[in-house]
Amino acid sequence: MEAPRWLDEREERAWRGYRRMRRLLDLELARELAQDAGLSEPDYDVLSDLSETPDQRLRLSELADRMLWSRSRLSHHLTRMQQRGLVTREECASDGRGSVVALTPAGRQAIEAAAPGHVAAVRRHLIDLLTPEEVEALGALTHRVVDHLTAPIGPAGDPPRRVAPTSAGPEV
Amino acid sequence: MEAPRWLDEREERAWRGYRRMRRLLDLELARELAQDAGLSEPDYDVLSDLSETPDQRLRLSELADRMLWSRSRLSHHLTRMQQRGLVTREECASDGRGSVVALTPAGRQAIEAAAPGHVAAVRRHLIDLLTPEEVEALGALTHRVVDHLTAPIGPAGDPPRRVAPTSAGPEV
DNA sequence: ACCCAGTTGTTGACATGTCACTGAAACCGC
DNA sequence: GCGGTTTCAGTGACATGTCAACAACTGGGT
Repeated sequence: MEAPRWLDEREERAWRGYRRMRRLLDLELARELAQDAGLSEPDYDVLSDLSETPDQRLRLSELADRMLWSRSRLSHHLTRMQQRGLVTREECASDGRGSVVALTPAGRQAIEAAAPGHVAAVRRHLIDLLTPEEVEALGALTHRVVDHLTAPIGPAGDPPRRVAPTSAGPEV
Repeated sequence: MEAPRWLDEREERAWRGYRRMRRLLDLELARELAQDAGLSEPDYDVLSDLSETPDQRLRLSELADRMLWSRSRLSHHLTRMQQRGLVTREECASDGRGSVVALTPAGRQAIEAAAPGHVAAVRRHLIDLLTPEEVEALGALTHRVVDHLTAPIGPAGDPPRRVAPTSAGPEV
C-alpha cells in the first residue's frame, strides 16, 4: 500500500459524476417530495417499506435492517412520524421486548398520494434519461457493489468488515 | 399525469440497487475514513477541494458552490474545522464582505495522509469491481443526469427548477 | 455623492442523525 | 428452573444540516 494507485481520467470522471449526481438528485427529489407531498425522503422510505408489506406492519428491527438504518435512528424517526399520525407502535405478541410498527390510514393515504409523483420524479430526473442498456448496467453494477459490501468476509484480501449499522443479514 | 408509469422490473432493480449502494458505500467509506484518518467525509471533501486549488485557498462562496453546499452549512462546518486547526479564515482583499478559506499546514498534512487510503477504499469498494465499460457508462450516465439537473431551464417540459442550494452556475 | 437592491458570510433556532448506555425480555447451557 | 449472555427498543447528550433573519458591504443608476 505504499504506491497509491490514483484514479485515471475515466475513473475520476465516473467517481466525481457519481458524487455530484448523488447530491443533486437527492436535493431535487427531496425538494419535490416535500413540496408535493409534505414528506421527507426518510418519511417516504419508511412508509413505502411498510406499505409493501403484507400486513402493513413490521417489527422495528426488521424494518431497520431493510432500510439499513440503526434501530436508534428508526426509533427516533418513528416517534416523530407517530406524532404526525402516520404510523403507530403496537406491542409484539411473540416477543415482549419487541414493538411492531404499523401504517395508519393517514399513513397509507400519504404514501398513496405521494408515490405517483415521486416515481414520476425518479423517471424524469434519472431513469428516463438512460438508455435501456444503461439501466441494465446500473442494476448490474450496483448490485455487484452491494454484494461486495455485504459479503460476510471480504472476498479478496479485504479486511473482513460488516458495514450495516446493526446486524443486518446480507439482504439485497 | 393521471396514469402513473411505474418502474418495470429492470428499472426497479436499478433504482433499488442505486439507493442501496449509495447507503452502504457511504457507510463504509465514512467508517474507514474516520478510522484511518480521523476525518468525516465532509471534512475530506473540504480539504480535498482546497488542496486542489492553486493557492490552497478559496472564497467561501466559491467553495460552497463547488461542493453544492449552502453557505450556511459551509460556514458552520468551517467553524468546526477551524477549531481543529485544519483551515483558517482570512479577510478578502478585494471584497470587504468576503472571507477566504485557507488550508493550514495541519490541514494539508491531514489530506495528504488521508488521500491514499481513501482512494484505495474507493477502488476496493467500487471502481475495481467494475469493468472498464461500466466505468465509462457510469461516467456518461451520471454526467448526463447532472447536466439535466443543472440545466437552467427544464430541457423537456419540466417545471423550470434550480436545484443547487445557492446560486451555483451549471458547473460540472 | 448618494441611494438602494442585491450579495456575502454569520448566527440562532430548530430538525435530524449518531453514539453510548439502559432496562426488559429472550435465549441457552446446565 | 437458574445465571450469564445476547438482543430489543428507547433515551439523552451531542454532532451535523437546514432555514430564516441579519449586518456589512458592493455596485449600478441617477
